[in-house]
Amino acid sequence: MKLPRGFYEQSTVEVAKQLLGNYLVRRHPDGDLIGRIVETEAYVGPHDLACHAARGRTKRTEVMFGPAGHAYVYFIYGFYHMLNFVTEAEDYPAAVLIRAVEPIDGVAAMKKRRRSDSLRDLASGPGKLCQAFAIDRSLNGIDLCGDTLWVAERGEAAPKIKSAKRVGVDYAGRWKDKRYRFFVRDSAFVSRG
DNA sequence: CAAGAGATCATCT
DNA sequence: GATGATCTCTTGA
Repeated sequence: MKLPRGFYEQSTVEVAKQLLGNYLVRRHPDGDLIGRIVETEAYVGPHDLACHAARGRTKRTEVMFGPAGHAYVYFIYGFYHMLNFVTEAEDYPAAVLIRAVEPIDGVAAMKKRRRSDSLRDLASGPGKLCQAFAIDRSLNGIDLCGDTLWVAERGEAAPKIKSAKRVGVDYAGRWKDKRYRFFVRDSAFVSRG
């Protein structure tokens, strides 16, 4: 049911693709929140100029250098949090950004946090998703094999997926055009096309 | 609809 | 002191 650590130890691109269609589960005092993962991006290691770890091991990127299967949560633009899953071997800094989910359970609480009634607007973007799921830096470094935040394995077959360039990484030189963004082909809940 | 600006702060130079 | 793995609102057609 719960994806094991071994899942996250695979190559980052594999993890990013295979996460699609699985269920993000957040245990929260006000009720469990569940969403079907429909969009991800891979940040593949120290050479990837779009990856924060390309600038070395710092306080912020420390978690990415740790073992796979932990959450990397950071704060950006003064407003938003981003949720990532650490992948691959220890000391190899890579992660998958969770960009969008389809709300499945705990929808009322998500609407309240997002101050929106539109189902499609609750978690169709990395910042929105963190707001809807009450994810902030207090979850940075948390073990995805624990009982606060984890991914439940889908029961059905893998969805059809498409790839595209990553968003918001124009500064990343030749890495900016890599097709490291993956999303469920027919989902209405992705952040863009 | 598309494009642009503004919001606001942790992190690194 | 600059900037960013974003979102929302406003503007102008």
